[in-house]
Amino acid sequence: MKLDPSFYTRSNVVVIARELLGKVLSTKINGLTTSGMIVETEAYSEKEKGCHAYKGMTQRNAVMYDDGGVAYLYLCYGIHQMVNVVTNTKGIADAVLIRALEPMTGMEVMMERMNVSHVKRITSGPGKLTRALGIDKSFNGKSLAGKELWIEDCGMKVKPAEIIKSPRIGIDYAGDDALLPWRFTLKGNEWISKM
DNA sequence: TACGTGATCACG
DNA sequence: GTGATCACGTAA
Repeated sequence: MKLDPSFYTRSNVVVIARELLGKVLSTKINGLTTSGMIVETEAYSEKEKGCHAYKGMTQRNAVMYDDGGVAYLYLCYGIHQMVNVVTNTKGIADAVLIRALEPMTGMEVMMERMNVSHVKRITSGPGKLTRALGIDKSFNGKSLAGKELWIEDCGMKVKPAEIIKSPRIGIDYAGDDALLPWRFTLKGNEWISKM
């Protein structure tokens, strides 16, 4: 079942980042369906220095100010597409970065997109999972309850004891805010990034 | 540990 | 216009 818009428009982005663990991100592109369970997320709030919207709206981050429930795409290092889940209500720029998936559907399609002949670690990082699922900047601002891109609850129950929180990756420039424990991973999962 | 890669942003 | 920077991935 696709997540209801009310899941995304809540005000606490950290709670939403935690609750996205165990949910399933899917795409259907040219008739090809690929999906994976979310096993790693990071929360970003406009009030802290790690966030792209910390200094206000720009052309790039404008969709972060939309109502929760749309995708925010961002190209990093000229190569890697990153996908974020926009949260909170219109005018407030909070988002959750999806950092890793455990593959579920469309293994062959994902392997071909990654140009590998094995399933191992094809979605274990924010840049890799977008490539495996075929997500690029054309999805910027698109609904997460759409026909080409969506997140659903497949009934996977995640217990609090299975969730690890840690500082976010790669945001040293954020100073003290880099220490916030806003990264969430599933304990013991083989698909989280940087293993 | 090093560096490719190109959009983006904050300057003028 | 221009230069520094960057929510990574891979090779070594």
